[in-house]
Amino acid sequence: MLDNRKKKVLQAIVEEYINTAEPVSSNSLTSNHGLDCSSATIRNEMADLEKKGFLDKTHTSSGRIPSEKGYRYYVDELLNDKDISLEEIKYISSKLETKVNEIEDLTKITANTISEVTHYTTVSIGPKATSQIIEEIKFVLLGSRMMMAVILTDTGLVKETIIKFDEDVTEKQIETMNYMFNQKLKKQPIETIDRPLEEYLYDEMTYSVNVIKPVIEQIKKVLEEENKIYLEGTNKAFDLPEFNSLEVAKNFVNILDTKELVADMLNSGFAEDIKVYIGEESEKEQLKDFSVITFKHKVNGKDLGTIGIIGPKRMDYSKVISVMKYINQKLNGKS
Amino acid sequence: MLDNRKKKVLQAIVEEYINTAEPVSSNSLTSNHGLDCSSATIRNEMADLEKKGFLDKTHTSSGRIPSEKGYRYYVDELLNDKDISLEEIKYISSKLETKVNEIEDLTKITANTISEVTHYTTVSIGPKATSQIIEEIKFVLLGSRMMMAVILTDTGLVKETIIKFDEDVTEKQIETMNYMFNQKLKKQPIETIDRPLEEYLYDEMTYSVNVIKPVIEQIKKVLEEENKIYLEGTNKAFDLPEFNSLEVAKNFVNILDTKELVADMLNSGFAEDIKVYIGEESEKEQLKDFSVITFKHKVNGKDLGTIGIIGPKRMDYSKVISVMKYINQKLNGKS
DNA sequence: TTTAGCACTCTTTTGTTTAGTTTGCTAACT
DNA sequence: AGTTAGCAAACTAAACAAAAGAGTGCTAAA
Repeated sequence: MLDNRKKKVLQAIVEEYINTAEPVSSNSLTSNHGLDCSSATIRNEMADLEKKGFLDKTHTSSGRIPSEKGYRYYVDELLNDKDISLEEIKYISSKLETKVNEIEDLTKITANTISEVTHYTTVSIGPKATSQIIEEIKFVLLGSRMMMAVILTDTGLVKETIIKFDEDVTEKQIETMNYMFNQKLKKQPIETIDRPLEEYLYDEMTYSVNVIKPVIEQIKKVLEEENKIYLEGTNKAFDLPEFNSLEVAKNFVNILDTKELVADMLNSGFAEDIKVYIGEESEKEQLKDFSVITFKHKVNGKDLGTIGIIGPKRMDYSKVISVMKYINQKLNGKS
Repeated sequence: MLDNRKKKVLQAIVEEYINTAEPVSSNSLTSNHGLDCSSATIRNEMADLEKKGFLDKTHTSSGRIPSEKGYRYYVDELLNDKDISLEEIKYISSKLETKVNEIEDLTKITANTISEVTHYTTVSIGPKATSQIIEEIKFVLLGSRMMMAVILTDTGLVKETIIKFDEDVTEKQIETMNYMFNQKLKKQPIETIDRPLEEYLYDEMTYSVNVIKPVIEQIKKVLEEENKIYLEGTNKAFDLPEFNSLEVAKNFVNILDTKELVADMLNSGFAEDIKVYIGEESEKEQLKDFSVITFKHKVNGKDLGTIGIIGPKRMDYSKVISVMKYINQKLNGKS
């Protein structure tokens, strides 16, 4: 579709623009970038690339900036893996070796690591419980009208929730419930808790619906509820030149504040481990001037959560993707 | 110290500036505010108030803005309780009636309510566990090398933490530990877990230090660790005119990103329920252009966490404090 | 003690000029 | 046919100037 030189020109423009945030002139491309021709030739090529939709102008006599189509082509066809410096490798390794007790913390740490290395803001969310299998449920009575339910899933995710009762509950009752719930739910996918099962539990444990009902409700609630979203490096974005525009800065803060927006993207079903959304590709009005790269965080095939990097469309795709790939390797022991 | 008219003038200027964010001119005060004199007289008063340090000028021929001393005098001496509208009362009531299972959620909801009603950003933090008494500890074995410890304090705060072991652990061992820990820690302030106690536990449970040690460590850690800080309404701040300055916006984002800064203020020991820090009063460089109002969130004398409102020095102190007082009343049933 | 009046200060807005880029096009060149 | 030098035209950005407007401080009179 594009001949070799056009590719080179496009690549040079994208990379130059990513570095400088300034429209790229035909002149600036002659000096380096291995384009062995004059600025006039490049101008011709640029005019062509613009006609084909890969480049935009900010005004009639400005340099060119990549269009979304341009970025997309760059990401799909022109991306080179970027080397990760020794320092960065050391930093990443030490961070990933942090001992954690909860899976969610691992995702958080990874998100923080990516943010530190790439200097972009990251958004992370733990694995959704509903895609998992219940390994074990334990009930713990706390005082006389409160209980904690602890649920362990097969991926090692632990969810706990406090349940309050309107009447006193005995240790004995808790034990019976514990036994029944485990009988029915152990090794079952979480979706199992459906209407018939509920009725079964009501029937079997005749002593009090007042006790069983809140338990079922609360367990379902905690397993279905959206995970918390964690932000890392919010302030890093403000060092970027695009954030000199108040408009942009405001939008950004708004995006991060309305977590549903981001959660939506992180949760959206897709096959790839790493997925790039450039500007309007996200199909979210608020994100039209930003790019998002999502990263499914897995160890040995097990979903551990999703991390999103959010930055300007002029994001250093190469760097971000290289770091993600490196972390992926690290986590999965193929070093 | 200030005669009656000076007080009136100062109050008018503070309130006008809070409303408009524009320097207040002598002329604008003649029309309303019940100052029954000419602009020239007001000019004289303003010059006097400036000499006394209550007012500032942005330049020689501009109107006046309150100095920090001016705000402080206003807050200490001139504050009137503001009426809370019926709508607001309804809103607050409905929010506060939300049923929650965990105390921390209550603080979060209250913080969110304050943010919604006042249109300022709030920062909240749950009660620190170390000021409390352990009511009960329960251990739950999860799998064979993982356990969850659930700690209930006398204020109803529940803390839970996952503990991993390097060797297999039996239900029997967990039970023994559970018994021992409760023997020694029940009804004790959390500070009790000290060196001698640790040694005692090691001695009594001879089977394996590998098991007991991580338990003690993790329990201490979770009880001592800083609570999570929750932000509400970050984006609200960006509607304020002072946030048209990029400098200010950046600082603000930085403040919210470095949570220690805010946590520090929320945790700082002070007697009052409501405390106002105006600009440099906070003694934090980064906060010198902002005001913070902290609110100790209590029900029946029990500490439930602290909420901080952060906004420009030109904050609507009257509104914020009125809302806090109203919520305090509501929560403590003196309606 | 208060106030009207006025000169003076300073900001804000608007317009103008100037200098500097960069493009697009034409015509020449390889 | 592809490439390039050269140049006019388009446009931005910065600097400067002028004008308008708002507010004060001071003086002198009420």
